[in-house]
Amino acid sequence: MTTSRALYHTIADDVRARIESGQLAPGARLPAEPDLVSTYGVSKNTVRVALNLLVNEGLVVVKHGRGTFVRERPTPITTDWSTIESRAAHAAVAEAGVLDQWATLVSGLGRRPRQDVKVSIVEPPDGVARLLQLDGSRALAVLRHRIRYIDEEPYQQADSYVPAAMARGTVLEEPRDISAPGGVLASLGLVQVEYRDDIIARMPTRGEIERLKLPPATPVMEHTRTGVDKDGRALRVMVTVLPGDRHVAHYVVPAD
Amino acid sequence: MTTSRALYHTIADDVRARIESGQLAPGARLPAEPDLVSTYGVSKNTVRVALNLLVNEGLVVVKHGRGTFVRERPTPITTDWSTIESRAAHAAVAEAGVLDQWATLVSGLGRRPRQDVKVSIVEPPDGVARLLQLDGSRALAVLRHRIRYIDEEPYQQADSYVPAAMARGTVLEEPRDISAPGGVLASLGLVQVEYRDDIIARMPTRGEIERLKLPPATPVMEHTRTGVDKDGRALRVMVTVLPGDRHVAHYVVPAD
DNA sequence: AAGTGGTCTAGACCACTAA
DNA sequence: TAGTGGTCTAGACCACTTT
Repeated sequence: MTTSRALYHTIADDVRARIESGQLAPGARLPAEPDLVSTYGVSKNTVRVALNLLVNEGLVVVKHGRGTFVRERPTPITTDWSTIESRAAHAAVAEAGVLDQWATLVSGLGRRPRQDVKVSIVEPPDGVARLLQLDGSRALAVLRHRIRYIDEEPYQQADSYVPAAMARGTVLEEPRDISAPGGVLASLGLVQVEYRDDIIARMPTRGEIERLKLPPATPVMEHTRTGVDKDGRALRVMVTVLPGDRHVAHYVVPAD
Repeated sequence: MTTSRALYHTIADDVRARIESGQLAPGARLPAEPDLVSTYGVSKNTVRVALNLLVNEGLVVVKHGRGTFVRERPTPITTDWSTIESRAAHAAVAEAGVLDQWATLVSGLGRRPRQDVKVSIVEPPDGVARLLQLDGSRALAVLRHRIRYIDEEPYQQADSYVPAAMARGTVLEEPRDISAPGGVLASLGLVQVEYRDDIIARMPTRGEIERLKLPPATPVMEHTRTGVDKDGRALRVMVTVLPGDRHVAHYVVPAD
């Protein structure tokens, strides 16, 4: 049917068209609510419902007391997951005598890295326990929870889990920046020969929205990397939560 | 501060807690709007604002005339992108004399695959043109646009682009199900030796919401695979849009 | 102080679904 | 028909930002 749609749909369509055509460029301020009220001859609530639609499509952001703006897209950063934790990369980092592969990478780009690290012993969530092949429902893991910042802007959250039995008495239990756990594990004779990565897209939890300062309608990529040894035993699981508007996950795959 | 938050936040928090605790299980119906109005002693609008929050967090879905329900999560399907288009897989498909790798895979799971294919000659979008190294702003590509269904439910959208010059006069220009373009290209002496994959998470466009029948607050993974030959020349780009609630992208990566 | 968005009400009327 | 959600109004008052 071409019966006229709801008023707020009409308004939203109208504004959306102006955004997509570029007439309202990223960063531009939309007409104020009272303006929209008078241009469309509707009540304030109706205008707000329309704007709410656009907010939840990720097209605009509202700033209390300042106005409603066309959302700006940050330049995303690409991570090559097929080489980022290669032995070559580990070796290079070790040789440079630095502490963390990620921090080194970011510094190299002329940006300022920082990470908050919290270490705890936990019962891992179901999915992680399954990947670590921890059967006992009470089997424990060392969780290294990190929030990473670039130029003081929250950038990603990375949680690495290592079975408690493996980590006992190592630097993995210390709450400070360390080289990738893979390197530490290797020094214990636990060598990862393969990574198994799972990637999903989902809406963030409320905690993630807060910790990563996510704008509304920003989905996240959840990247789960399981490192296994030559016998297929899982040594470690790393769950990285990447804000969708700032990240590209890259893989190079041989075609045969 | 513990200053009391907005009423609708209180209501949303309350209902959210009941969902996360499992007291309201997936599929369960929430109290009707008039019920919430009386339990919380607020106006209908306020209740609706609260529910709207939960809808946009992806926690509940509203069905007009029927009620508001805790959202159910479909069992996701895992795709191993590090082997799905291997030469071995291509060979197996060719030997079986079937038409499409994806359809074969799905049939093997006892599900019913279907795909709508539309072929056209287009100026590829900027990102794709860049990946295909098509400098001329008017360089054309053959676009094979497919919507794939499993058991008649929309499942993913896959757009493959091949430079028009390469596809001229081949089955790639025909609007029907064919073996993966890689196989066809190979028969022309264009051999992909490497895939370069980029993955992002984003909110769907309105077209995608419609074509893939996406529930509100469902993000998508956009998976872009570029196939290159031994000289690093891009032969083909495939952009797959995967609803976030139904897909897991999987990669196996050697650790050295 | 002026301008912007945020919260809330009370009520009217419409549209869809199920019994 | 009864019950559910959907759209819309007119107006009050609050909170944040800028000048």
